[in-house]
Amino acid sequence: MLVDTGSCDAFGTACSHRRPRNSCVDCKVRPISVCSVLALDELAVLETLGQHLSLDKRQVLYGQEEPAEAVFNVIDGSLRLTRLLSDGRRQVMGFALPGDFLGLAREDRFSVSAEALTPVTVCRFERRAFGALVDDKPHLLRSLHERAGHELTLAQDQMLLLGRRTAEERVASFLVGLRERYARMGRASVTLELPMGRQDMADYLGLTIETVSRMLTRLDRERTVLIVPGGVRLLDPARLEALAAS
Amino acid sequence: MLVDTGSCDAFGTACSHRRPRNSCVDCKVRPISVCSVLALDELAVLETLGQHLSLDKRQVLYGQEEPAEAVFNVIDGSLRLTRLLSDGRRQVMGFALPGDFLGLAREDRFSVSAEALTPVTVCRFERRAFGALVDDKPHLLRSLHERAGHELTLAQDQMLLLGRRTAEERVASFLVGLRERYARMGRASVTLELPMGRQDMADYLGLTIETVSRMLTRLDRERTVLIVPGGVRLLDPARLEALAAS
DNA sequence: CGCGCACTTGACTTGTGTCAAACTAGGTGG
DNA sequence: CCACCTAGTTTGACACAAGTCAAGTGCGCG
Repeated sequence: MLVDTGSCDAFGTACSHRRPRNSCVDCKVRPISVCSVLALDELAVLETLGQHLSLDKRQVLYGQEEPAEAVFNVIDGSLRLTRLLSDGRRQVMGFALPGDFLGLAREDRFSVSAEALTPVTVCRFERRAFGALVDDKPHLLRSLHERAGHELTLAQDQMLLLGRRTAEERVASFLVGLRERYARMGRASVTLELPMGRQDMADYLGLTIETVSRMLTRLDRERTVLIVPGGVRLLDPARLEALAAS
Repeated sequence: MLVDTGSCDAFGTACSHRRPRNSCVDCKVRPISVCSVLALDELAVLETLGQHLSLDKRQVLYGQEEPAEAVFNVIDGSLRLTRLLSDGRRQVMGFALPGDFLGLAREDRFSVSAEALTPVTVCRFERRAFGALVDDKPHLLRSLHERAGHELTLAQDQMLLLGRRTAEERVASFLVGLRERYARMGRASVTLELPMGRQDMADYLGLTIETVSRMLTRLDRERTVLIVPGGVRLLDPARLEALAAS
C-alpha cells in the first residue's frame, strides 16, 4: 500500500497536481458517498482525518478476521469483498465501487477480505478517529445507518437470488444490477465494464465458472447481450430484465 | 391484530395483571433488546411510545412492500421474515425471536413480510415517534446501527451458506445456529424447539421440503440428532458442528 | 373413529457441477 | 515482427446432488 502523493488516477482522468493533499470539497465521489451529509466546516475536519491510499490490481486492502483498524471510502476503481471457507470454497459478498463505504459493520474485525480488482484509490480513516467524529455528528451516524439498512436490503436480494433463482436468472440479474449501480454513479450506459473475472462472478452468484460462461454464451447467442473484451454490451435490456425475473 | 390488554403470554409464563399498561423496566427481553442501552428516565419516555400487540399463530404483522409505519420489538414468540418472488418462489430471510428488533432498515417500506409462527407479543412503536426519539438519543441510534452491522454479518453467513454449502451442511448449520441463538437468549439447551415447519426451513436454506426431511432423517439415523415432536434433540453437538463446517 | 395436514419415503429426472481439452488474447523475448 | 507462453475463458462429455412427482405414514383434533 502506498500513500497517494497526488499522482494521476487509475482510469486515466486528468489530474490537477495543484494540491499536495486531498481535498474533500472537490472530491469526485462526495455527492454519492457518506460525506455528502457533511457541511463545509465538517468536511474540513474530515480532511484532516483521511488519507488517500492507492492499491495496485490484486493488492489486498484488508483480510478477513483482521482487526478493523480503519474504515475506507472508495474513490476510484473496484474491489472484491470475499469470504472464505476453511476448505477453500469462496463466496464473493459483493463488489465495492467508487462512493462505497467499507467498514460499515463497526465491529472490531473485518468479516470479509477486500482486494483490488483494478488499480484503486481509497480514502482511509483511522477507526478511532472516525468513530470519534461519528459520535460527535449524529447526522453522519444516521447516514451510515441508512447505508447499512440499504446494504441489508441488498443482502436480502442476494439471498433470494442464491436460494431460489436459476443460473440464467442469476447472471441476468447480476448484469441488470450492475447496470443500475453504474447508472446511480452517473455512468449510465448500455455497455458495462466487468472489472471482475468469470470466477469472481461465479463465486458471487453461487455458481461455477463454467456455468457462468455457458449462460453468458447463451445470452450472447440469442443476441440479448454482446460479449466484448473487458465487459458486456446489453443489446436487449428489456429481455434481460425479464430474465432476471425480479 | 389485537391490542394486548394484559393477558398472559403465549408460552404460559405467569403474568401479574397488576399493570394495565406494559412497563419497560421489568420487560422480560430488555437485557437482550435495543432498549438495554436506555437509562431509566429514557425508558419512561419509551414506555409512553410503545404498545403491546398480540398476534395469533399465522397472523401477519406486516407485509412486504407495505409502508413501514411502525417498528417492533419482539417480546415473545417467533416470526418468519419472508420475501416472495412474483411466481411464488419464496425465500425466508430469517426468523425473529424475543429480543429482536424489526424495522432496522429505516426505509419507508418493509422489504420482507413478517408472520407469526407461534402466538406472538411485540412492542409496537409508531415510526415517526420512534424516529424522533432516535434522533434525540444518539446512543440509541448507535445501538441500532450496531445491530444492523450484526445483521449484515449474519446475512453474509447466510449468503455463504446458500451459495456454497451442501444440503447436509445447511441443515446442520441451521441447527447449530439456532442453538446458539437460544443460548444467547438464556435458553441454552440440547433440545431445540422448532417453531417453524419443514417448508419454512427449506425456504430459509434454499432447499426443498423433501431434501430437508431427508437430511434430518439421515442425521437422526446416524444418531447425531433425535427428532422429537415440535423440535430436535442434539445427541452429538460436536459432530453437528463438524458437519456445519463453518 | 376418521378426517386432514404435515411430514416422510421412494423412484425417477434434471440442472448444475466436474473433469478435461481446446481456444483466445495479451505480453515477452528472440 | 512473429513465435511462444501464460492466464483466462469457452466448450464438450459425463456424473451426481438435489429437485420433482407420487405414494405412503402418522399424529392431532373434532
